[in-house]
Amino acid sequence: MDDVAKAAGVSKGSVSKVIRNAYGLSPAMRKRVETAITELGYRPSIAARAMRGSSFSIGMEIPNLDIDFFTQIMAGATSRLAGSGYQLVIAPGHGEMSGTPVLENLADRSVDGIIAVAPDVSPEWLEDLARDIPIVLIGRHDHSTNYDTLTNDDEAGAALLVEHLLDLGHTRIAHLTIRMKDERPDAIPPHEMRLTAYETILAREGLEPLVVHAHAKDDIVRSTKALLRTDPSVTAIFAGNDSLAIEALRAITEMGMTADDVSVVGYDDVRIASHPLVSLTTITQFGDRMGETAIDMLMERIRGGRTTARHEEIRPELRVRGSSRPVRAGVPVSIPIR
Amino acid sequence: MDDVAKAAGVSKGSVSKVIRNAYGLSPAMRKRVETAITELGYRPSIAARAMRGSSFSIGMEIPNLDIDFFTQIMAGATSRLAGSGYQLVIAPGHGEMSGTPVLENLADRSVDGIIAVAPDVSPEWLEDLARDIPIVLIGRHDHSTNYDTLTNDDEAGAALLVEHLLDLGHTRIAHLTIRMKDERPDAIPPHEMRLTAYETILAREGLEPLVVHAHAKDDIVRSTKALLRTDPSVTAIFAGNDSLAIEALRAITEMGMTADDVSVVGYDDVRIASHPLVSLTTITQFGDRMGETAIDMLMERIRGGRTTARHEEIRPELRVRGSSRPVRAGVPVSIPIR
DNA sequence: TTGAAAGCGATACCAG
DNA sequence: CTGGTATCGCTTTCAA
Repeated sequence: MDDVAKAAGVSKGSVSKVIRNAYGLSPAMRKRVETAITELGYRPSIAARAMRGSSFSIGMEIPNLDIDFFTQIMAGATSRLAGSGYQLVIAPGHGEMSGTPVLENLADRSVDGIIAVAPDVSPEWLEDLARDIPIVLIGRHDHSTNYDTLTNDDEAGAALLVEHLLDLGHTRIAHLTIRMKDERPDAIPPHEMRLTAYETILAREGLEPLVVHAHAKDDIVRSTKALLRTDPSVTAIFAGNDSLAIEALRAITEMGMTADDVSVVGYDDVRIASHPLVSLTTITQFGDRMGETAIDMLMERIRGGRTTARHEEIRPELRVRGSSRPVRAGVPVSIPIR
Repeated sequence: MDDVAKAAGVSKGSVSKVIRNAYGLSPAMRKRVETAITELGYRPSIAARAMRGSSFSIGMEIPNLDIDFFTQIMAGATSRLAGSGYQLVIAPGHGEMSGTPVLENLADRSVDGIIAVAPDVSPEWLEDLARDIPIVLIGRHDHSTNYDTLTNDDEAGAALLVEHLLDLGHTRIAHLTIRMKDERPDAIPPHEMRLTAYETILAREGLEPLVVHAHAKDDIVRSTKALLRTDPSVTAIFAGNDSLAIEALRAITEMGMTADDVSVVGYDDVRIASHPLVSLTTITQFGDRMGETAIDMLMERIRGGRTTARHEEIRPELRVRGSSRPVRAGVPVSIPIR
């Protein structure tokens, strides 16, 4: 930057103003500086800028790279940010190294804002972090006064799915969900709401709930198979998200069954769900749009100066596909023909 | 950091040495400083560190978020980096904003090293960048003296696929690939090698090649349908990667056909490829292991001080699944029964 | 082994 | 409107 200032015959301060588009400098000067910049091929050091002002980067934390839904959010955020001068910086977690430490890392990196998918982080801790840096939390239903949240109505979404299955005549509907990391009634994660909605509706219909908690990835297939073997009366599985649903479909297919035997529905509408070979009935919460909106909300704080929390909720929509079918009449699975 | 120094009653310099594990300081002092650090909950600013020393972050550039294979590389790199003190920072491109500008952005961010999937960036430009910062280029077969490359033997992989199809009796094999961005014979991207291998083998067998270049995403399905309608003698499609292959499968399924009518093979072995509902025959180049290896290669330069280029090649393996089947004997598609 | 002081590359305030 | 200067938080000589 010194070089540029010298080449243009001006002070560093003025150069700084030019690259920041700051207020108060003559067009002549701006022109001179800009020529010097392009001639020298000068690029400001983001690290140095970050120390004083802003780093022009938005951090995005995700728990892992196994869930395709996150990719959609990433894509939405990326496209929204394209050409804005800001760069999206994705910090994926891995195993134990996720949640809090990754968020800390982003904060240490002095990003200008954070989009977080952090179902397990404590609200108090986030409140603290959010005092220093704008945060949009995706998926969680706790309402902080410091950080923004962007959710979909998980209760409504789950209801759409369960009622869809009921409409198809299913009465023995299992719910496949992930294990909860901690007892944390304050950070209301999406899976909890879906589970609750499931239980509520089944209770209302006088049906017995059947919940399977999966842990690791292999566990999903194993658990599903165990479920179907133990209780052949199950004719439908409501999976807590599409990744779980796709593993459930794997289990069912490997057992030689099809959607005619067991219906499966998921949540998120990941890309492969609409593929004709998979054709998964699911709920879309418009992941890409969520990514875009999260960026917008962040920018309102960063550039617009908003300071009060915003809590946005997207209305989920049902996508009926081939993986959910009417319950087979007359021929219970447990009594094979012949 | 000043606070820590004061609290421990030492100089900033010594604190700096402690957090860097530097050589030459008494255990007593280290202890004192460490207590002060934990007591104050001090975290060094990465931005400030980046300005003088290293930023403890590895940048990864990918052209877009649509290709699942990239996710595998990301996952491998992430797991390799977990607990190392370094953080992976993913900078996805989007449309025109990809390649060069994204790499520049990472460089401006003074990351300590870059993993790049950049099929279209000019070798000269990369040479320049690589003079300042360690780079591992994934997938490209040009051999620079400045940057490292990590590839698989695309020629061998493509050969495995085409010969597999020939073994199944296919003689009319089309190749579905992406459009090339530029005439750039120097930056030898993977798709080009796969295409060449395909053409070579077909020529050797005295068969006529049939190459379809797809552009946008919708285009893939459309092009595939057009291909199969125009030339019903095609019984097999070799797609340049799994994402293309999966779209080809979509087209085929939507046309009411199955693998019995048209075999499809892909490249990369993305996660969904092994799903029983998709069951895509493909080549694995061990994307996760590639991510890990890329990190290792980078670390050799960053910590180990290696300065000469390394060019690593992974041996691809065939994964035969249900999407490739023997050519149907006797009943040409063009002459329906009855 | 430790401390003091000089940068690194920007921003921001305050005179001129 | 422009230039000088302190400053941000850390690393890195260089003496002591």
